[in-house]
Amino acid sequence: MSDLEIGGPRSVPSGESLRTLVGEPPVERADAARNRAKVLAAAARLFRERGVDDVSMDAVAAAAGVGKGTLFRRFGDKSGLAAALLDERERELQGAILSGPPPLGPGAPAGERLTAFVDAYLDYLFGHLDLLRMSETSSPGARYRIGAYRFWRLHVAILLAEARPGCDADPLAHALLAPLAADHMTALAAGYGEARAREAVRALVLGHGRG
Amino acid sequence: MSDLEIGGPRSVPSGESLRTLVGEPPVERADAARNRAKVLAAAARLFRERGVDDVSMDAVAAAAGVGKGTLFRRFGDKSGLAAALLDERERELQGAILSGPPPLGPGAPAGERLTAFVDAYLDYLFGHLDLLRMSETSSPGARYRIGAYRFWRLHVAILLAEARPGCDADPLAHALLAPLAADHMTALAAGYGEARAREAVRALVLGHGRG
DNA sequence: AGATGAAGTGGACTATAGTCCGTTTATGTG
DNA sequence: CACATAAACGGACTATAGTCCACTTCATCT
Repeated sequence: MSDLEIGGPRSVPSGESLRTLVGEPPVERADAARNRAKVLAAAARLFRERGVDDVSMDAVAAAAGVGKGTLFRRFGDKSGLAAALLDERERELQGAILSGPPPLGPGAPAGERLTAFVDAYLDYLFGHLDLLRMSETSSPGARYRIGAYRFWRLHVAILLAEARPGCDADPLAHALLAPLAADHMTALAAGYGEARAREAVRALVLGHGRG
Repeated sequence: MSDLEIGGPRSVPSGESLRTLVGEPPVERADAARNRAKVLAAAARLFRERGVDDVSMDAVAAAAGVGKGTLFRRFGDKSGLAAALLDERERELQGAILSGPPPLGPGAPAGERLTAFVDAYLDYLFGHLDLLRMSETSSPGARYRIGAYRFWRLHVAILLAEARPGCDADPLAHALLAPLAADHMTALAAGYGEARAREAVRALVLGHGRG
């Protein structure tokens, strides 16, 4: 995956590689990669030690030995940092959905896959509640802008279209995901305990898993 | 409703009136009432003129001719101020639910009342989207702490218990209200337009209005 | 009316998110 | 290797939410 030029001299400004011409994102510079790793490590440690809400961005920058500007340039804002930390676990779940065993993965009827997804998602959610809350609620609408959200929505929309032909699957998927918001599940679990909270959401979704 | 003492001398510290002994909240002092009115008027004007997000609390305090401390003492935070401004319209809807004509008010079957509620609530929501967003999203979990939210939840829970005997109505009501969050409806309407957004939420709730 | 203390007031102060921009550094070129 | 350029850096700076507390005002009691 090297950056070799092909053919003779080309009429491009010096410094522009084939990669940029082909539309690929530029490779991350070495110092940038190093700093990203330092920040993620420091953030993970601080969040674990002190709790997500009690760690300021200044503290993360200081602990990572990095300037504040760097921190924000790379992760956008606090919710972006949280989202970056969640990335790995997210990919795991996404992998299981795309190519794992049924009923979460392909092969089972849409209705069953839907409840399997909700169960798996709630496992993920309750395993990382603090980070998820941070990534979803730091700014209005943040939840819907995260890349992972699009994935969940698309998955649910596809299943809905299969389970209930003729329904308006895309916005319905959006609406079905609403109760899975970290903030909502936090309140629900605080009020009724995790078990009843899970069951309520399951019941809600179940109503739409069958015809 | 005066504050006359009954009977002879009583062994209470001076300054403690019958009202406080009876557990009623103390009456608001005249200057406090004056300032509350000034703040609400100034906030309503500024929010209307400049948009909710572009008005700082300092600006509200200055426009109201009131100190910052007063502003926060009275309304808690920005979301509290927004909630106070919504109060009147909320009461209207609450009144219609409690004693208005069916199907929103009492008299219709629970399922019909449920969809009537969703429709009416969405009217209210889209009529005050900015304020509602502010009151719900300024801090995590804010939505669930607002007094009005408890009302909506209780109403929905009662209807659910009637429409689907045996279901775990309280947490289910919570979950059914999740898609009605201002932040969620904003995203939904931005993506698909208000009409489809409304229809999707209606469809979701409808699935639980019948047995 | 005068005294009294609880309630209310206002603005200086703190904490923190996020921006800006002059400086530094990595990378590819000749 | 020396150079040019774009990317990355970092910390001073701004904006804003929310706290704190010394001082003032109101309502009530005598």
